[in-house]
Amino acid sequence: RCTAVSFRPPALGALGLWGGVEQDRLRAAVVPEDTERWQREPGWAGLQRVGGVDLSYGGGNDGSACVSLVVLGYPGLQVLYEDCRMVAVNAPYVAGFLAFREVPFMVEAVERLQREQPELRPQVLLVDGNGLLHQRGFGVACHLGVLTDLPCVGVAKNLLHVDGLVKDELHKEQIRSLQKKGDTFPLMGTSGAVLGMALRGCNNSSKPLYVSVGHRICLETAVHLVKSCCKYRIPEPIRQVEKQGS
DNA sequence: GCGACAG
DNA sequence: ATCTTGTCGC
Repeated sequence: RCTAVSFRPPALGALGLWGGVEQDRLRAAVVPEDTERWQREPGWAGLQRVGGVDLSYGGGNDGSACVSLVVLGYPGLQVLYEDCRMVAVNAPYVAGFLAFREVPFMVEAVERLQREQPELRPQVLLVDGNGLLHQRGFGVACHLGVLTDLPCVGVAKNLLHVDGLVKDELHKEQIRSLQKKGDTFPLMGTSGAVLGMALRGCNNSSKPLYVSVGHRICLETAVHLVKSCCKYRIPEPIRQVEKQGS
């Protein structure tokens, strides 16, 4: 069995080696707690813009993809900004190293927005994928958060098997226990640490979201934020950005 | 030994 | 992620 530290992607020695080292190095910069003023204000009165970033792939064979960035007003969730452009992806997708494939382009998109329309800079970003819920505790949401210094939340649509977390019968039973929107259960690894939270984002779908801390936000705030962004199963910033990509 | 494991 | 039709239900 692979342990978190000794895990290496097969047939990708280079990425697994220096990629893992790079993640371990950057991980020290993650701030897994609330650091923003709005996070402390009642009703998040100071929160006005929530962003979403995503990459979508067309053909599937070539390395062409589309990076999309959207900014929604909060709490109205109306679209304030949307950007989408083609890029050439080079790194392959390997579970545990998604950031090396997608984050560079996300950073570009965020920097372009901050340069061209700084007044629309998102106060927090919802990212497809995980944050601390990761083989080395440094998923895409942490990676993007550290590189942009923006609060980030990881929102995965599927469970990443790590630290003993698996989609077994017990897990499915826990999912069945999520009866209504907002219901959650902690994702505790073998190590005893709570790596994230399974969240039922809406009443119509029983399939949960896997929320984890990316950067500059605590898990509880992250879960409440994601819940408040859900009109359907997929939180609006991510739903809009995926729509933008296709 | 094979397969599994975000997008 | 993406390939893909219809179908069941509110």
